[in-house]
Amino acid sequence: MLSQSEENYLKAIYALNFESSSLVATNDLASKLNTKASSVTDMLKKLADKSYLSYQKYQGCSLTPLGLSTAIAIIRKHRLWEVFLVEKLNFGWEDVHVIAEQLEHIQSNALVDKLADFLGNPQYDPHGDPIPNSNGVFPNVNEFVLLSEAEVEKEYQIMGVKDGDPVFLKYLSTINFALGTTFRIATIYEFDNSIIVTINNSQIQLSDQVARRITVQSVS
Amino acid sequence: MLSQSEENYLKAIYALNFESSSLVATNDLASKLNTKASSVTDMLKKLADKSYLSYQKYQGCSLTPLGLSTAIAIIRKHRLWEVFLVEKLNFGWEDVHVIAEQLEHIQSNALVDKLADFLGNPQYDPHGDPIPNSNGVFPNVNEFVLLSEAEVEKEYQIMGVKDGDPVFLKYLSTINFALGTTFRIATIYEFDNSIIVTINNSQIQLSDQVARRITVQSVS
DNA sequence: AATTGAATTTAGACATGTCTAAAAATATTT
DNA sequence: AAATATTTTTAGACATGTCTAAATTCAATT
Repeated sequence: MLSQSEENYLKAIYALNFESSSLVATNDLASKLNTKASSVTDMLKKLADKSYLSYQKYQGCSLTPLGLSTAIAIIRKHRLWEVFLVEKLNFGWEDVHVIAEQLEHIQSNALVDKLADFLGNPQYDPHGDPIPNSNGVFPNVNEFVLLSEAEVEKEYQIMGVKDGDPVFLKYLSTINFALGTTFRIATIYEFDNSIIVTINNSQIQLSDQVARRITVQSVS
Repeated sequence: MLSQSEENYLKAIYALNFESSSLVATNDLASKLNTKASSVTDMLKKLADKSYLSYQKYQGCSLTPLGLSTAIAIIRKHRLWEVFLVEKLNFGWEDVHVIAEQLEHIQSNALVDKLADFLGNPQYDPHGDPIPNSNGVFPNVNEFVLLSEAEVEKEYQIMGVKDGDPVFLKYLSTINFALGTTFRIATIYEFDNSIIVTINNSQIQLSDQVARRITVQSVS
């Protein structure tokens, strides 16, 4: 079982890795945790010994699968308690973080699961952050939307198609529509919902029937 | 602010004092807390320094008013969380103690008060133990009852009289009826509700008019 | 009242998690 | 590429809360 301090390190490493998605630096951890670099070094050694993270001297650290799932479990607890505090106890959303920082260290799997059920298994906390399920899977935060629902003058990226009809896929490739392609919606014709998109300065017209079969994601 | 360990000591001292209502012995604390007597001595010194208890070497300890109110606040939290776990999360009452032992150390006055409101300010926890209010006052568990309502063959203790008429009080003292006196109800005559009580092997007969003016408490 | 026995305290040690100050490794600049 | 600056680690210290073993005090018994 991990101490509160160890759990806080895992959480901080997760958060920093989420931001930069590279190895987490000792100094960054120290400032995040309001502690000193030497303390961080000590703890990294210990957590590496316990297989929660991989750590190379002077190079930084990253979570192992064990460390990752542990960190996610803590985040799940934190966010569920925040929902409880706001929705059931009528706390203001700005007051709950400090209390949830304590509650997230309570050890009981049964408690977390029953709390989630009691709250109706919410997918987001009061700050809008996603709540992973008991298997550590986050809800899909990607705002995938049908191209037919997209808004004019915004940029989108192609994320998928609704079916695998070869004729349809062939058509898409002839107009240079591939997974990951980004484009801009230039015009939407109200009368038949056909749209004109701009890809690399060339314009392509798409019928509503085509647009309904393509999922895209807003690129901000 | 107290550590979890310090809080556990205060709670244990409160519980042991509740049982024996004399000074709490070092060894008793050690076995209650599953620790060693020497550890207890160290902690008692520290808590005495912080004014949570009075402690005389070799004599044992007792809570100061500060220590008492702190202990009661912890008990309040523990019992409120037990209510929450059983009534809201559907835990079995036998599973909640271990979890409540952790939750009782969460620091936030607002949390306790809002939790109590959310639960409808319950007066008893799932084990039937009384829950003190936010001022540390326990609900009245004393089952005070009029002597005229008492049951035959049970033991009672005298807790008060309903009025202060000197003639009546004089009468009570002549029959050795004083505050705190314990006795047994030997007989109840149905026809006029007069009763016969046994005090130290002597029998006394009391009219219903007398019995209606005396409050007693069942002694188990 | 002296001796035995139990309870309690002291002394010294250890693990955890932190710190400061100095040393070592890595990055950056010229 | 050498010098400087930054980051990171090591070494040694400290506070907390615990322990064992020895010493002390209190209680009980003869």
